Amino acid sequence: MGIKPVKTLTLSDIARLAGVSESTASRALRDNPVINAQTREKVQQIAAEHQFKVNATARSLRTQKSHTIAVIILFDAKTQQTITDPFLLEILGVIADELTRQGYDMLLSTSKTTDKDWRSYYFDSKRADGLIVIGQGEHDERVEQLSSAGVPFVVWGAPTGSEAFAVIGSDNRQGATLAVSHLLAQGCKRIAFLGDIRHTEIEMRYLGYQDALLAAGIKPEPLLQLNTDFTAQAGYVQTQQALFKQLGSLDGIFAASDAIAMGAMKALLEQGISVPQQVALVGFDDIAMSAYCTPSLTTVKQDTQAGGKLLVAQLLGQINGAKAASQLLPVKLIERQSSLRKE
Amino acid sequence: MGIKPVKTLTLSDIARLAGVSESTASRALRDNPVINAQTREKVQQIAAEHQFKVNATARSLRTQKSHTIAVIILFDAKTQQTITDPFLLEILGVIADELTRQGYDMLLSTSKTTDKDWRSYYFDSKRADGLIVIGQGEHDERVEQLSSAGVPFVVWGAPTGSEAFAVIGSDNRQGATLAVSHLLAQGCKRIAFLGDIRHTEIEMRYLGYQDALLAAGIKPEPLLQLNTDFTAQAGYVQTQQALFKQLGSLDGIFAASDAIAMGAMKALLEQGISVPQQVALVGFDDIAMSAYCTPSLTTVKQDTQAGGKLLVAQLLGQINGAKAASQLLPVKLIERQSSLRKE
DNA sequence: GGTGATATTGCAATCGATTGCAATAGCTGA
DNA sequence: TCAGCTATTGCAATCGATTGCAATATCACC
Repeated sequence: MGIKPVKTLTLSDIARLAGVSESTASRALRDNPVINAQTREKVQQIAAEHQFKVNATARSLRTQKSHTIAVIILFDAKTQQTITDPFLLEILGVIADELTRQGYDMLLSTSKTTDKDWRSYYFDSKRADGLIVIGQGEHDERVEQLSSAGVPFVVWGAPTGSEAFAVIGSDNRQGATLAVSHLLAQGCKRIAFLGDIRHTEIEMRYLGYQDALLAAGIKPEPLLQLNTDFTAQAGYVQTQQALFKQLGSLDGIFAASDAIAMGAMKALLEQGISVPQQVALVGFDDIAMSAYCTPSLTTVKQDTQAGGKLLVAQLLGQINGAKAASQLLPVKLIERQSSLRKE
Repeated sequence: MGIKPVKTLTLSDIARLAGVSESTASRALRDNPVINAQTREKVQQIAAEHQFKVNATARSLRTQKSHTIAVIILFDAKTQQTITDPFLLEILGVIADELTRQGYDMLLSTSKTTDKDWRSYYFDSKRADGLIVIGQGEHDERVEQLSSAGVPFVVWGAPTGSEAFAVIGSDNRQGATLAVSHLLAQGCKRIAFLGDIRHTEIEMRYLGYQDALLAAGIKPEPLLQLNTDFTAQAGYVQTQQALFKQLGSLDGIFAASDAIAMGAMKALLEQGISVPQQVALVGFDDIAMSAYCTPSLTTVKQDTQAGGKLLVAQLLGQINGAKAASQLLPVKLIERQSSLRKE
């Protein structure tokens, strides 16, 4: 409906209107101190009057900086659906805010897009100055590839201390230990673990689960570890099956995410099993909904604010020449009704 | 850690390696039929060998197309937090997938960023070829501004049929009518409405709520409409207050979103009020978690798949010269436990 | 053999902003 | 009055790819 196609003004138009050269106009607009104060103000005023905006493309081409960060959300190969995990979305939001606060644009893409080669697509093509990779399982060959290509990038995942690139993530092992110790303290004897240990982060949570059991003198039973996708549905289905097989013997569940935990809770309640009395339940993430299910969900809170900011800070650091450094974030157990057995 | 800073190759490098001019190389890579087949293949092979990627910035500058769409997520002015509403995130995911499927990049930004002027920032600066605006309340002056500036853009909201730009959205009024009629059919007499009617979409839902009541010969009571933000917390707090004031008289709640509904459910159960027996509850959106709370939530399902795809299709259409056209999407009532009173 | 048509390829301008270096003007001090 | 400085400003190249138009080569047909 554009009856007013308003040909966008260019720097050269502004320069002409102000009666100066393009170079002077450019410097004036960028507050280059070498320019006379009066000239600068005149140029800036004229630019403002005409709503002049620097052409970001031309600037990028000349300066060789896009001032854009690509954020890539990884998926499970099989769960080919769109972003669903509330936790990932939460951290995505924090990153978005932080990037804009730092004056960067954010290019978002789902893993499907760029199946082939992120470096080519985002970096070589100069679409982005750096990459943030979010998602389960950084055992991705594409990440390794980035690493060896000298591209600035950061991964949200499980820092091991030995990786060649920067990984920011929660102390999953410690978090799991907190959760499981808490369940044990509530009197649980047989605790199931719902989560897919092929993802490094979940593997760490499983290790923490084992740590806690061993510390209590309990030998972990491999059969109690059930691979479960990051959805309420998967949690629901797995719990139903687990109940079918081991009804009566389970008295605790540690779910690798809150979504999984909510699915599990549904399955339990549906079978008339009381939570937390018969089976106590703990999740992981502390998504917004966790406080509002019934019973409310005990969970391990990940600090998304700190995480998102750190990812951005670390990446921008690299872009400015700092070297990659991983970091582990502390977590906190949030005790709610799903695990607290009143005495 | 980049020990291998691999200076990226340019088109001119490829041309030299292939022994042709830059123009020929460019045309060969773009499969321009005017180029001899052998030449084309040779150039393409050399480009592939060297992992050459066209510099997107240079191409954009020359072609005057960014092949990028900016997606702007609006916030409530007061709720200055990051994206939280699960529904918005879901539709965002669909848009992301669809854009990449169409070969477009997606620039994501939260409203805070660009508080000033979207047209300037995204369009005049040539960062994006078009805009998608998502969020409650398109009564935003910035939207009006876009409209009069001839920028290709689409809004997710409440199509009224009279707006000057393209709005894609669900049939909120019809959805609400379905929901409330259902509550009435379940025997509810006094139904509260939780939602902020200052948002156009919610206003439509409120109108639908009134429609259903009037159709049943019930006069809507203004006191039963409670402005509520899009969060579980707000739903919880408002419901607590409502209960405090009108305990015993309410027998139904229609919440303007599932998150609100879940908060409301929590408040009800906490007070020992049974759902759906004493108070029946219906939400809106059908987010993933709705099926997994207890009791599971009856809700009005919005077709996010269709919505996202339509937004993209409509926008790309505009970019290619088609004219803006709004569209209303049908919704569906999903009956679950929170409202079904068994006889 | 000559002429016009057709198939390929290359030259050079262009997109819009940035910046190294040169140029000019104005001023100071001897 | 003039060399020497400083403060400003402008010229022109550059970033990398695309494309209108011209140039050349090739071929067919009379």
